[in-house]
Amino acid sequence: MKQAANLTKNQSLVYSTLSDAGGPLSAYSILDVLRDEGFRAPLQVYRALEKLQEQGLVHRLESINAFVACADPGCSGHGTIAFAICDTCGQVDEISRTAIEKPLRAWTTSNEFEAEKTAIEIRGKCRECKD
Amino acid sequence: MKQAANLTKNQSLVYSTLSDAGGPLSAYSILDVLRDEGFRAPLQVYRALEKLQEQGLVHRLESINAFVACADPGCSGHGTIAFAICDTCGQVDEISRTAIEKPLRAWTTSNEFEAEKTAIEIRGKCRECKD
DNA sequence: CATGCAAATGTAATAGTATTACACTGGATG
DNA sequence: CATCCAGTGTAATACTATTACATTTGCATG
Ligand SMILES: [Zn+2]
Ligand SMILES: [Zn+2]
Ligand SMILES: [Zn+2]
Ligand SMILES: [Zn+2]
Repeated sequence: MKQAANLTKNQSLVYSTLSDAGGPLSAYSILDVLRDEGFRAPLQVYRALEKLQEQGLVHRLESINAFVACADPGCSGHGTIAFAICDTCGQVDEISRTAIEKPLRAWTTSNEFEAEKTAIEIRGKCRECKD
Repeated sequence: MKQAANLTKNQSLVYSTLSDAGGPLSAYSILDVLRDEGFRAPLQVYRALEKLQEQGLVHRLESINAFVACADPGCSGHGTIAFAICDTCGQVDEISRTAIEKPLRAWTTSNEFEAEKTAIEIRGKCRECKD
């Protein structure tokens, strides 16, 4: 669990929930977990998630509408991140390789595209779940 | 517009709508366009989209919950596809480069991950819209 | 032609995800 | 104190997708 300093109460609660889960959760799943702590509305979760994403503590998995705590202590350092998502057990691996970013940047550069956010998500079955 | 043979009535209507749009549309936008043609329920759109995706005529853009007609006549040939999506004007470019797929396959191979579907989506501003 | 099956369709209801709008709090700053 | 600003609480609404069930269509087969 990365440095969770400078987080507000709600942000801490959401981040802890995601860290403890050890895998991706939907915003509404987080809400359900935090009802005991006084959460009542989805917006409380979405607002916290937004800040956590800005700080690189949490990533959004676009293809499954879920959020996951960053697994990499130095994540804010690396640029483009890829995720391997197991559709069977839900486990997520964070892949950080320069080799992935390079060909994409080659394209954006030569096409003068100003990239702001890149999502790379591999869906399938992990080693445990295939067979 | 690729060979649209073997398509049922609804599939043809959805595919034509996407092709004519020249850019991504949400399922409900497609539904609105096709109400005149007799469409009444979202499921009619989703069912057609599913078949069109299977045939490689249409791609789903995960990060914006939208669908786009394939721009590449030989798309079924290429494997992993990347998309550059302009958040300002909505234009989508389909990027097909072996160099992108290679490092990802290197990871999946060495981690024994059985990839089924990969989404690569670059969000930002296109040449026209930046500045 | 008649029968039977599989794919496609029509429709309603529901589930799941995300945002807008407005009111309020508390602390920092001058 | 007056002001500002980030964060919060709450309700209502909008947007996206699926489940369930009834019906129709196209086509292969006897
Ligand atoms: Zn990370
Ligand atoms: Zn698994
Ligand atoms: Zn394509
Ligand atoms: Zn643009």
